[in-house]
Amino acid sequence: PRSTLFPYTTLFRSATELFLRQGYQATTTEQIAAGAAVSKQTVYHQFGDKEGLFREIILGITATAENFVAGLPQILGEIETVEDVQTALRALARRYLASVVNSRVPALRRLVISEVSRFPDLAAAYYEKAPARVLGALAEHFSRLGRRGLLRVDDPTIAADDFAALVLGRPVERGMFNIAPAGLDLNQLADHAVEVFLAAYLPPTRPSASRTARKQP
Amino acid sequence: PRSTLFPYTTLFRSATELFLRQGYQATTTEQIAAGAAVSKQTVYHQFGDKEGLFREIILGITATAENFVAGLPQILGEIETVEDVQTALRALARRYLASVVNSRVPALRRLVISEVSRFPDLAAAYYEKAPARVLGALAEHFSRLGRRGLLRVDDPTIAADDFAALVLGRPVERGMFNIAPAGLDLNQLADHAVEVFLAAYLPPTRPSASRTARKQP
DNA sequence: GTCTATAGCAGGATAGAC
DNA sequence: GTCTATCCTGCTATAGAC
Repeated sequence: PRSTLFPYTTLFRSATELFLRQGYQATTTEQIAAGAAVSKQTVYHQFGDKEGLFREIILGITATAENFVAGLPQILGEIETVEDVQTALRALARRYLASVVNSRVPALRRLVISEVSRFPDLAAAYYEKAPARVLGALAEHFSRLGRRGLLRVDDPTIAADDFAALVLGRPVERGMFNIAPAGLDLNQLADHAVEVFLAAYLPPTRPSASRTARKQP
Repeated sequence: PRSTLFPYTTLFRSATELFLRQGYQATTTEQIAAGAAVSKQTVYHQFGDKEGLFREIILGITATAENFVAGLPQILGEIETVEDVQTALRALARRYLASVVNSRVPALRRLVISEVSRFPDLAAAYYEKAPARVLGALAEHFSRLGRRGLLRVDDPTIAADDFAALVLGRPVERGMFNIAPAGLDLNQLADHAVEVFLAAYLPPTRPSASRTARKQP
């Protein structure tokens, strides 16, 4: 019925907010109920118990990863020449970095990581559904670019790992400890990551790639 | 006096073990006391309260970072030619990766990250004392290599970030979610990271080192 | 300065009315 | 199927003897 759907989504939102901000243990069912303006009993009716609610939330929030993967073909589909590769990868890196940093992803990562010992299966499921999903999609596209001779790719999985590490590395690391972002702006970081990546993965046959290996402040 | 020192270190060990395995909240003062074979009251006598004990532990465990930094001069001090750079960086990367993965560092990182919202200052202090300390030391050495013409380094801080991201990226990411390590062995990963790093950071004047897809500015 | 015992309370989960 | 009221466990921290 319709009336039962409303407290469900309201509670879902309330719990998500609180879990992300305070963590699993520090969030009480009473806080969750209050945030949804219902009673505790309703929480237990809708989700069984606190753990069930938590599991539904963690596995339900993968929109960021899905959106990113869905947008990949549009960004990487129009590459025709080696020159396009740099342009496309910059757009990709900028989008990748922005989607991971400017979202609830850092808090979500902290939340999942902090409950690894209590819910190891959840952590694994989340990893497969979000970070690994993106890495797999990246590898697939890199592999395609490699077959077309636009990128020098031996192992597309490793190439995707390198790309992700270079693009996300520093900001995500600092985000995990909640350190204020450094001076460099995100787009500069993304462009630099692409530069380093292409130094290793651009095919050597076409030395026409014009730009220098460094960027200016 | 001597007799007061003993329960202190025993408790410290017990608490460290439990915090790393279970997290802050899930670890009770009673477990800590039991692990040290003393009573709860002794815990409070020695450390004031649970939070004080936790803080002492987090700020006290930086041995891994200190050891690594202390070992840097020995690894990077004997570079004389560009050819040596690859050898030295491989040794460095292998050591770096091994020290971070084969230790309590992953659990410690999870522990600190999971308490970011409760103890934001502690997270910042840990970050400065361990990961940032290592990055700073790396940057310093890279800068020196750059001045000697052995590495093409504009911004040593960025170079250190790239190096760390390439070397640690995938294993640390997976370690955070407690995912079983992939097939590749750690030394292979480290060597590959050095390869990618050098493709971007090796000076172009001596094209003798394998392949370089970059040109000089 | 370490023990036993306990205060005090918070929080997950349930009972039963409506 | 949502509410109010309550149970009960388990935890931090303290009291007081020795």
